[in-house]
Amino acid sequence: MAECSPAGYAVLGLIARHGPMTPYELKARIQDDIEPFWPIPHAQLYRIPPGLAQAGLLREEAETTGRRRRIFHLTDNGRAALERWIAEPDTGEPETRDPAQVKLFFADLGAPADIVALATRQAAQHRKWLSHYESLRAELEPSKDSRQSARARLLRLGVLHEQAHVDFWESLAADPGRLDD
Amino acid sequence: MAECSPAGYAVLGLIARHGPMTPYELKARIQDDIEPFWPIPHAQLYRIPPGLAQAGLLREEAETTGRRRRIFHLTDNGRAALERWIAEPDTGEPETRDPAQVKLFFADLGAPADIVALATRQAAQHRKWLSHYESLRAELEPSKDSRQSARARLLRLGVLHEQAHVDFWESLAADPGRLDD
DNA sequence: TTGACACCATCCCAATGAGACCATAGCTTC
DNA sequence: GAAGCTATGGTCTCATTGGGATGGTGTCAA
Repeated sequence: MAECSPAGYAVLGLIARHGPMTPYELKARIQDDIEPFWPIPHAQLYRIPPGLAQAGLLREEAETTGRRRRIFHLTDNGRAALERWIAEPDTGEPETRDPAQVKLFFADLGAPADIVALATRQAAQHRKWLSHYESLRAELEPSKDSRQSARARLLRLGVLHEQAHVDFWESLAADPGRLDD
Repeated sequence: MAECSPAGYAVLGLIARHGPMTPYELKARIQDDIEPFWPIPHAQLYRIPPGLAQAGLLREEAETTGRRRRIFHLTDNGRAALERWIAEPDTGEPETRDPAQVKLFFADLGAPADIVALATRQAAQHRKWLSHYESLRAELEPSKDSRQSARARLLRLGVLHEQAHVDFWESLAADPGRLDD
């Protein structure tokens, strides 16, 4: 039933949206758009598309001359699989890996001042991401273009997410003893 | 400089806090406490402690009789490494993998109704986590115990995080066209 | 023409994820 | 007290992954 991983569908989706692409182009697009909620190491982008081609969801067209890039096209099967996946509201559980939270969890085993230092650093870090998302959002033209609206929605979530973290770490830095709301 | 991964420090930290442990006990503790911000598959807990023992941060004491469990103790080196790590405010970047966000990003390639279905499902899911964290938090005795306060802080962040997601997905379910705040 | 650099792709190997599998202990039931 | 069940505890395997190292190709400027 699960025809491929979210990473696979991300590849299908990018090609569906922007047309045939090489792994290298995929890399650039993913870094911009998808990284924040589904990181994909670059080497995977030379493994996933051939796999999807095997499965008949993409078609590979290799240049024979010069640089011999491998360009991947969406097939009808690929588009169908992508649409089936989008229509399925059940998804896997989200996963988070945040070294700062691990550290905070064990902070009582260290010096009390360590918490303030950690929280200050984290607050700054998340504020940076927050303003990054906000400026990306500001750049977005307020068109009714449905492609733009996908990005806009995710940016809104990114802002909410970073805002929550900024609030948390800032309040922790300001008053490390406090535990209530 | 980086003596081991956050997973390694989580193992050191749990043993520092609760005393010598077998991999099996580690598994139980991690599922309860650490899973939400740093998942560790169970097989890793039979690989990481021996590795730390190699590095001199743990000491292994194998039962010779019956069940022959492997009990790992913290060494002085281990405690020192743990404290150094806690005192270091720089951490790696957090990573998120959320299939629902990938799906939402490509939702414009499917039917408009798919968004509502996805958002409704996600809102319910995150509301579940939210109330889970809130009830765990309610159970916590309001002691000044520093061990409890570590848990309390992380639960507060969990609540904020889930709240942000609930807000996002609920507003999306209610009005999929809206893009502003 | 010769660097220098950005572009593009592949390789490799250790680490990982996930699940199947195995073994022991203690409890129940007869 | 034997047989069987279930919870406990641990190990193995194998495909997949992460991510750094490497090695080509086109292009532009000096």
